[in-house]
Amino acid sequence: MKNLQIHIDVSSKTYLKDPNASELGRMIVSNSIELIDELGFEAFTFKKLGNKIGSPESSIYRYFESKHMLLIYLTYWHWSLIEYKLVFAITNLKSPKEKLTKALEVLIESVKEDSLFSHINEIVLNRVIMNEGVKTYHIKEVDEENAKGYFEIYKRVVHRVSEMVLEVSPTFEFPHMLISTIIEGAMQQKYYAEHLPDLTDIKQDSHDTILEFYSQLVFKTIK
Amino acid sequence: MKNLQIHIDVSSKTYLKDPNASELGRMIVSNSIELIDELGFEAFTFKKLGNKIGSPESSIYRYFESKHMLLIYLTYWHWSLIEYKLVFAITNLKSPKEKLTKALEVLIESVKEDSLFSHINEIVLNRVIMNEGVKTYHIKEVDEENAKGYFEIYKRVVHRVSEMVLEVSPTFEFPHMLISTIIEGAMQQKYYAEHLPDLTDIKQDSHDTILEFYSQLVFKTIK
DNA sequence: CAAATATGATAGTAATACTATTATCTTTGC
DNA sequence: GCAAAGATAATAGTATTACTATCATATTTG
Repeated sequence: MKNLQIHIDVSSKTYLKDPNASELGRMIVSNSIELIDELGFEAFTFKKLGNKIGSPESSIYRYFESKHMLLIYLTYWHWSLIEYKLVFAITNLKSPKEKLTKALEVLIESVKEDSLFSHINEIVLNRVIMNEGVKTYHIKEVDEENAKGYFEIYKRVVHRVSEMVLEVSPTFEFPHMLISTIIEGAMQQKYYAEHLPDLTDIKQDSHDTILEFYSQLVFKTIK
Repeated sequence: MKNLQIHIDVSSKTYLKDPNASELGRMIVSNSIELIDELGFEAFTFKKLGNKIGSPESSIYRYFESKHMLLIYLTYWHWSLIEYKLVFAITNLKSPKEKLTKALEVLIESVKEDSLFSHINEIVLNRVIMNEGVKTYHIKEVDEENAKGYFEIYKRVVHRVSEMVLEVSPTFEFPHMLISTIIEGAMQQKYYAEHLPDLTDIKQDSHDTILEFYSQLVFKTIK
């Protein structure tokens, strides 16, 4: 998947002006990922981002309505990439079990190298989503934002993999519940492994354990 | 469990002055739950809480260092109650399977009535923890706050139920991972059922489905 | 009843999350 | 090649937030 010039599509509802269409826009996005990673989302401000890239905060506001919408944009980008990887990973596979196994790998395995087809550092973005992702929807305005379609891509990813579950086990009643549980669960366990190790059973930062655990969990549950 | 005068213990590290020891303190706590529920944690401020209870914000700051610490206090209280219910629910049960089944009920079932042994509305608090709970630890300062012991009670709950898993299945390798997955998973699914139904398979707000799903998941996984 | 403690009333501050205005700089369309 | 359009920079301003500080007045307690 190296150096492919594919395009990661983000809904235009998430931005005021397409940040992918200008140098400044791309600087805003790539530097925001680094800065959120460095400071955490709460301490991250457009002013600090402006300083980092040498532009006034008012310029950033022309691209994104708020730092919350920037996070929505980043999350959208992330899941859009995951969807792409998902489709890529299962092409030519026939066996439903094999497909699901591959899909779980894409969902759960940590990003270890950058695909290099954009200005976005996928490894850092991955960490940002793991740390801050829940803040996109744990807000008072969820329902309105959901209605605006901000979470469509995430739903689509969950739905896609749920379909694979049904291919393996057509009578299984709760595929969406299972898949959303393991996606969030896997991210959470990675976070716990780093910060709250008592809540997990992972020695070191062996993320392979997480994949193994959730793969077994899925296949045992749908049997 | 009605009208028992049990005491829910919250670590004194979470507050500056024990809010349970004065009328004002109890007003701060009970009204904060209502106000966070009403406004969401981001829009909730000590100033607004002060207005609600007719006290200046400076008085509230004498009890809690910040609104973040207040949320830590509330979370601590919540898990402290869960731990109590857990112990209560399994006393006199002999069969490990029965114990685990009961424990899962306590962890997953929604609070439908108040135990009435405090000024705290458990139903509303439950909703607040479901909506805002992740914000206690999804912060840049997790490691320091963890070192200070703010999350001890949650870890203890996870550990307790993990022990029950091991009683049923002594060779199971990942009890903590499994239990923390299902605790957070269950809360998340309730949230999804209300706000992002495409991510779940629950018709209406049948929370029984969630209990059933996770109970099956646990027993199938540890077999 | 004095001393200690808790609360109220009020003021102040740096930072946040924006909005607004005007000037300059860069494209592009003809 | 140049004017018009559009993007960016520079700067200022605002309400709110998340506190801290001070002092007066209650209330409790030893």
